[in-house]
Amino acid sequence: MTDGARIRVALADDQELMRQALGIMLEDPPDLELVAQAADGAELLERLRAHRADVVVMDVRMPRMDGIEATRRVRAEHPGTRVLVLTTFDLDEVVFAAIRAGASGFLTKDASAEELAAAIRAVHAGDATLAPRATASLIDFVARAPTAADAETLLAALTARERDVLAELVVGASNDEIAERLYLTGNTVKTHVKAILAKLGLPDRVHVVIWAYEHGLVVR
Amino acid sequence: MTDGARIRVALADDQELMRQALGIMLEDPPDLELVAQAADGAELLERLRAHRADVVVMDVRMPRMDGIEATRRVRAEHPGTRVLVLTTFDLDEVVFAAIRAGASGFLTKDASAEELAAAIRAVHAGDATLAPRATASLIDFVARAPTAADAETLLAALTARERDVLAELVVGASNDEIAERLYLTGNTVKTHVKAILAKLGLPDRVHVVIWAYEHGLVVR
DNA sequence: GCGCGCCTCACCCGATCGGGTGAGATGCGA
DNA sequence: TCGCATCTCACCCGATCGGGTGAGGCGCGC
Repeated sequence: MTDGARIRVALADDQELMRQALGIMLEDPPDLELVAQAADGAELLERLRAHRADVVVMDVRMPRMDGIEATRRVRAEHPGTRVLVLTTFDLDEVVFAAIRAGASGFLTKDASAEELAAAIRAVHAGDATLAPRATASLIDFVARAPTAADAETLLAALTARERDVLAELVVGASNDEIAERLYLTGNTVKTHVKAILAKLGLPDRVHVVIWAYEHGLVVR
Repeated sequence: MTDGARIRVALADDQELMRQALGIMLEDPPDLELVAQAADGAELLERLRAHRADVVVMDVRMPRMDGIEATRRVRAEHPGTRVLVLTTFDLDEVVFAAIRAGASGFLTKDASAEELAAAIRAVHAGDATLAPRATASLIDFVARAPTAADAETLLAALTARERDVLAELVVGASNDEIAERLYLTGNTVKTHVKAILAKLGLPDRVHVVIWAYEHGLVVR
């Protein structure tokens, strides 16, 4: 479906039984191929050096090196290898930590063979799969993130030049720096800054920065 | 599984054929009950007043009132009703817009009856389901968001009192305001501020605010 | 007991900032 | 053509800020 070749899968789980169960799950699908197994993160990294994998199915809780750290290392050493994290419970902290470490997917261990295979294929295709509860957390996170749209009404009150100055203010430029960058005199900059503060109803440039971040004007 | 009673589902899609197809998909599962149908957002809102629904399965593209706006209204008028958004393509903008409007889930129209039912159950249970591509977008978004952990090394260099002052700086407090809130003299505050600037290697309080936001110290 | 880090406060100084006021040039639309 | 908004710049003033230096009190560990 993706590129003709079989998807090379590596397993990392400290429980022998779980590895066996996962291995069996991966036997049927003809497009999947189990190329490596490991009982912890350190072992996994070692195995991956000999057997490149497209997707690593990784348990979070493992001795020596846990799944989060292992995910980070895998992503650093093998940028092309995607990581699908497996856990017993889909706790928020673990999900976020795994995502930040570079995981592409997240599945609970009660997933069926079909779900696992589908998740591996999705992750390999550059998509992603998350356990329902984890998905809910992410959605909540995204929904909370503000949009630039919220500030647009106030922003519309500013003139073009004032918006230029605002952009400089937001990155922490002093009046002199703004003057230099926009080819203006310090006096002119001050005029614009004063206008901005008045129009936005803010007391000083510090609050302009806060306002900008709070309203999502800054992307980070 | 959730509360014994059947999950009341409402459908909103302008394509008659699609509504029929979805309706048929919902016939089999014994825990789902189709209580209302609508061809656009406005009609949906009207129907929901008579027939409360637990989950609304909503198309994005509809005449009169699109799915995004309809989602917003539904969430405003019926906070207990969850929205599962359906589209033909899982475009990023639509996903984010829908999430911001309050949608709990996101599915492409090529989903199977089982996937649809599972998604409805997940959404009703307070969880969520996303199309794989959409999930990937969200994960990317979350992964990009910085963590407080990034700043912890620098933050560790600050003394307890300096962290108190830092917290005030970040919300835009002037030295006098900080002094008042922390029961200090202006001179003491200045001492702390100077120490903070020196330790963080920043030129002024404006950059402290920027630094805090960039490192995710502020939650928003 | 002595040193060391922390918290507290003080004074001085120069730089920067924000507020107030005014004004010339330009361009756009009524 | 006559406003009107915008952009530009100027000067003044008081407030605030950041840097430098010093110092007393307190608690903790060596």
